[in-house]
Amino acid sequence: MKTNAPRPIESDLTGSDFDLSVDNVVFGFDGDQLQVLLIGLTGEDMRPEQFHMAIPGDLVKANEGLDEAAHRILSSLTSLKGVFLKQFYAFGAPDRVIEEKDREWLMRSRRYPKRRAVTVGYYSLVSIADYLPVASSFASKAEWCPLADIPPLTFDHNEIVAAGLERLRQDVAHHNIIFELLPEKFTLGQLQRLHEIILGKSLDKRNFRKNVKRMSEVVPLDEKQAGVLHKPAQLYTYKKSV
Amino acid sequence: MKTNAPRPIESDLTGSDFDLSVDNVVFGFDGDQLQVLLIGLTGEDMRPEQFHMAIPGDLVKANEGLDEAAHRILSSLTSLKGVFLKQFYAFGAPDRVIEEKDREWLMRSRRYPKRRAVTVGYYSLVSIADYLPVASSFASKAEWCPLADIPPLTFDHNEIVAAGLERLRQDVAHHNIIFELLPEKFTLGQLQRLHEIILGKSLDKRNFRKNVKRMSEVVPLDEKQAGVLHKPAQLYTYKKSV
DNA sequence: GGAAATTAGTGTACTTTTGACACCAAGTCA
DNA sequence: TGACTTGGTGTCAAAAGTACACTAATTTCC
Repeated sequence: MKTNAPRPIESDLTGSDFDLSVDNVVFGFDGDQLQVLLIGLTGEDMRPEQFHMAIPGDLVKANEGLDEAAHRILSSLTSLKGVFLKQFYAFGAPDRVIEEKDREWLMRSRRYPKRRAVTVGYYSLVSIADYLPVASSFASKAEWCPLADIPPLTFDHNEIVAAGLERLRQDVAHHNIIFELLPEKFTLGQLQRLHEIILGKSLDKRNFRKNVKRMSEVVPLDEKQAGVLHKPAQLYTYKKSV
Repeated sequence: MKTNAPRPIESDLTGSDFDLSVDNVVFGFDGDQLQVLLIGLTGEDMRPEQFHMAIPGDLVKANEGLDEAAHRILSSLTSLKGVFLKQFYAFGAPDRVIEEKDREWLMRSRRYPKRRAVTVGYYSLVSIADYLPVASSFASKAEWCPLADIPPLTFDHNEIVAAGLERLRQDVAHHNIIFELLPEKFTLGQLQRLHEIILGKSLDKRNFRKNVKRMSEVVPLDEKQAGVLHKPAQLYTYKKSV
């Protein structure tokens, strides 16, 4: 129905109140496996077994942008600053925060605990050696957890992690980002293991190195690995081209 | 600072009230160029020259999911039903709805016109021949507009369209979706033109056809084009593989 | 000091994919 | 019947991908 005439105000009927949050899926690589940064949400009268684990996220403030909020929240809960963060999906199922187990924490920490919450997911990639998580604000702990050992998390955080991982894989397969996840100096073996871990399949060493040698951004250093119990590897670094 | 002890409720200080909306960037292909579906937002006392054009979007209801909202809103404003819609990005800059020119419409149509609005962008792909937009609800018109001729739109809708186009290009380059945008029966020439238009570069005809012939989903029909002023082309259709 | 263990590092042959390139065919219109 | 327009086809060379096996450098243990 087309109507050019004045009409009743429609949106009044459709709008609603929402909480808006940001949740960060932070992947870390320790040279061996992928980990995810989790925080503990402790309640006043909770015993340690009742810790709820979650990914670091919180409500967005009135006057900050989403990216800005993601950085602030990650930093305030885990002290990780200056990391690469990329928005990957908005999660807005109407029932995403209504599970019984999560209610106590919501009651304590939200002004409107029953309000529907929509969250925007960000993912990140860091080298574990470069960042030491330190819990603060409402996080009672902040620690790395191997991807395979992730416990049930609050809300739909398990789904968010899964979606973040899928997006990470896509981005890596299309030759993006991966260098965010390595220490400044790395060996080709580490780079290959990282690809294998993220992509979930093994790669041929010679072919892999052939490809890397075509990337002008990966440059060898005048330095070798030390303190390892085998032949030391050449170290490389990543120079972003302008 | 780590604190296991009871602590003040932090989120009370950070939360805020948001409007949550969905905006749809609907691309249509007419065999010749890409168009975008726009609606007109008319005010009671606006003259036609003062129409504000926008992409079809509105507030999400309290009890519906985001995908669901995107379909409802698109259908209620333009009558397009059953189209493919894909979420691509959340836009949440704090100042995205504060421009002077947009205020009148907000005052009239929102319960809290000054409230910050976060929107989730969806894009879609349809064949123009298959869908006739019909304006309803608060849309005073609903019509296709060639990509190159898009006027200044309300809010940050021009940015949203640009971001949607970029994402469309990525998805097409990775061999997704394109068949959503063609009529049921199409010629290889149309398919190639569509790729060229979306990707913004020209492709070699023989190489293109070589590639298409490798896709088992594209099957020739027992039918040829008719009514064209040149050699009629073989018609093909797309069969989704199970 | 030598042996064992461990990871680093290297090249070649085959297959597949991509990219460049030019002409005839079938229909409409004047 | 000739001019115009789009449809339709094959080959060759270059680049990228894939499969595959041995020697080299270091540590630790005996």
